[in-house]
Amino acid sequence: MAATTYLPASSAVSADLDGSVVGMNIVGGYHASASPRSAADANEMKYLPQHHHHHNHHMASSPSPGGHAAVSLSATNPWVSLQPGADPWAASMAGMHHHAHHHPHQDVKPLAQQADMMHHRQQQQQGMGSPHAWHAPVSSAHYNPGGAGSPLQQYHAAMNGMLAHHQPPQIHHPLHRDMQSPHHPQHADRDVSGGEDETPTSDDLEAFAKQFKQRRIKLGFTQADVGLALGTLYGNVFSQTTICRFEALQLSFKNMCKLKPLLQKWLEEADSTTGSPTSIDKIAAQGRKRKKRTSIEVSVKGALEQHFHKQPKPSAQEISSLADSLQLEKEVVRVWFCNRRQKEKRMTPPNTLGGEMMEGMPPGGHMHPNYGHHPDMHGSPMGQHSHSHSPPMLSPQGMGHQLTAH
DNA sequence: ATGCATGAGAT
DNA sequence: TCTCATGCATA
Repeated sequence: MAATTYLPASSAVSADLDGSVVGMNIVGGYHASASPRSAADANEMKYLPQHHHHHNHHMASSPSPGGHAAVSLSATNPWVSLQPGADPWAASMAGMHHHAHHHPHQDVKPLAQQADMMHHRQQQQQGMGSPHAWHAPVSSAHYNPGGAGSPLQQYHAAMNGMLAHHQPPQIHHPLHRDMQSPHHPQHADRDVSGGEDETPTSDDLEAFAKQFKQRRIKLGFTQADVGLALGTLYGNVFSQTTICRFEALQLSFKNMCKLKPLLQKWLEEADSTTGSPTSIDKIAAQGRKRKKRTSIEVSVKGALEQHFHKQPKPSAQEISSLADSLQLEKEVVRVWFCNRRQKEKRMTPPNTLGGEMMEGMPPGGHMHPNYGHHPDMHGSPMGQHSHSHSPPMLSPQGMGHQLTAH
């Protein structure tokens, strides 16, 4: 069985706010009963075709100013262990040359509330000018004196039925620059007076990501919290995954640029006004049934990798054959290759493995992350525009890395 | 933190 | 059909 079962969208979202398995998230004194947003309501409607319902719009839940409770969840995060000082990039970039390419086009598809009235129409290309229906900033600063507890927890508490509201101002996207250009700098002026609205460099992004993570943790927010908060603040909801990838710099340059202002603003809010209404909105899978993650056996993976090295982009028929050989669905195989290619692009290239491809490899020796640079070399994730040299931002991940026997 | 999956958009 | 962005589910 290739495990093609379909999940009912999982009904029980455990209170896994933290999500990190890297360690135990249990506080000594009081048990971390941080089961904030129980996305119960959303989960109920598993897979209903186009069942667009009311997208709840609640605004409330003020983060605890004093940073009192809340901390129960992330305060114990092992992340705090990984502190600045180890710059993975620097090391990686040291021996690598960047390959500036033009990435064709990417897009940003925020998980905005594609309400019944609008069908999200994302504009790709850099010529973006049409605003999605961004939500109005629900900035109603009510200060929360008592310090209810965790930053976001009872978001359900104050959900109003204000469904039909307008969306007035369109937030400007600070990034419509031609970052597609293979070369030539585009930011002749970096006005450091107040805030960098210009396109940041990978260096900036790296620094920001690092700081962001640190502050986030100090404030007692989890990655998931931030993602939800962003949704409330800008109308763009992001998942823990995305926030995680942002912090890890595993997104494309363009994407990083898009998220940065949002995260930056959130940080300001969370840090300054300890009473910003960080509410949440979650509009997750409401009408799509998601296939369960197919667990591909290690042996099969090995085979796939071998093929990948021979042909990163197998034809439909190749895929079919492969799928047949491995006894996997064609789709699974196809997706695997797609994901593999993506990984090659942003993540530090997976060690060339597969079986017998490299026989000259010493037992204890390993190659550098970006060891394998194939001729194909599509556009690098971040189209580095450079004025001096732009280091491709590849996943640092030089952190502790969980040792959960992966 | 990451593997597999979905989807819009470009080709 | 691939790419790219993003996320659910999971290790």
